Amino acid sequence: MKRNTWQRQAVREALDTSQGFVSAQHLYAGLRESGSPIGLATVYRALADLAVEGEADSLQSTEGESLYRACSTQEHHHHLICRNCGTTVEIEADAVEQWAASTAARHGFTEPRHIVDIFGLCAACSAGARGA
Amino acid sequence: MKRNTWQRQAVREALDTSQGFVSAQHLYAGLRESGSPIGLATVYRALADLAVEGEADSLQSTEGESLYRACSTQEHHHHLICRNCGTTVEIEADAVEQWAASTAARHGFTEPRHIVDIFGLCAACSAGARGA
DNA sequence: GTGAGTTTGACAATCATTCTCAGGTGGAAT
DNA sequence: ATTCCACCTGAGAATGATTGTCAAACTCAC
Repeated sequence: MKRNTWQRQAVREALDTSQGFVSAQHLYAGLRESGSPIGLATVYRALADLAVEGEADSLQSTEGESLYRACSTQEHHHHLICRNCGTTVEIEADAVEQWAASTAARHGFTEPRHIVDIFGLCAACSAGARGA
Repeated sequence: MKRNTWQRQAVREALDTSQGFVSAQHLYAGLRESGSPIGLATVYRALADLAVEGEADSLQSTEGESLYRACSTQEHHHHLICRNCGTTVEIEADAVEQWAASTAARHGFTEPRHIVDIFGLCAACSAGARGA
């Protein structure tokens, strides 16, 4: 059975506390800074578990890191991510779901899954970029 | 200026010859097998160049590898990929482009870019899976 | 409280990718 | 055709994220 350790709790809370997607390394660094003696391997394991259980979403950064995020809903959804500050908005996209399903079917593909994410500059960062 | 070496040509041809997305490692292995003395670092450099110049598309596999593919069009498009055999179909998605742009705008995001790919089982692999 | 099985953590191992740098080479000028 | 040199290549080292190992610590059911 799955045990409930303070390490897992710590990872869960750290994820909840961060506003956008974070890397395992970053999360680990943050936990260590706040005094936790948690191990790196444990953070990786906890994140992988959370992702499997549906408590966290994950995506691949362009630099080859895996990024994680605690999402408010476990339902299928997508993300709108600020590539400057990391702020993330959860978005629904029924239209896209249907488009994906029908496109796959039209080409004879079955069991379609899809990756759909939008990266941009959030309102605040857009303003900042204009000023800077 | 950009030089025209046989190594670059070899990478380009290897890319053209493969039907789906391939990893740099896989491409390198194939080239070596066919007798080419090309170096690994060179393959990485060539692929990175091709991607920048728009001659190749790239995406991140879930295992943290970068995958590359020579596409028939340099226009913006997306992919429908068989997760069993790697066969890839290029697809257009004006509807999705517009959805992405308007969704980003609605949340105050600017300069939207997006990642949209569909993974499934192609007709052949679907049939195979049923049989197996 | 006890025992059995899970989880943890320090560190080694792995894997893709990038860096380094000495030697090779394309191609413009001659 | 020859020369020249900035760019390219290749072998191996270096990097950085992630995973594996295994003994010790811990959780939970009883």
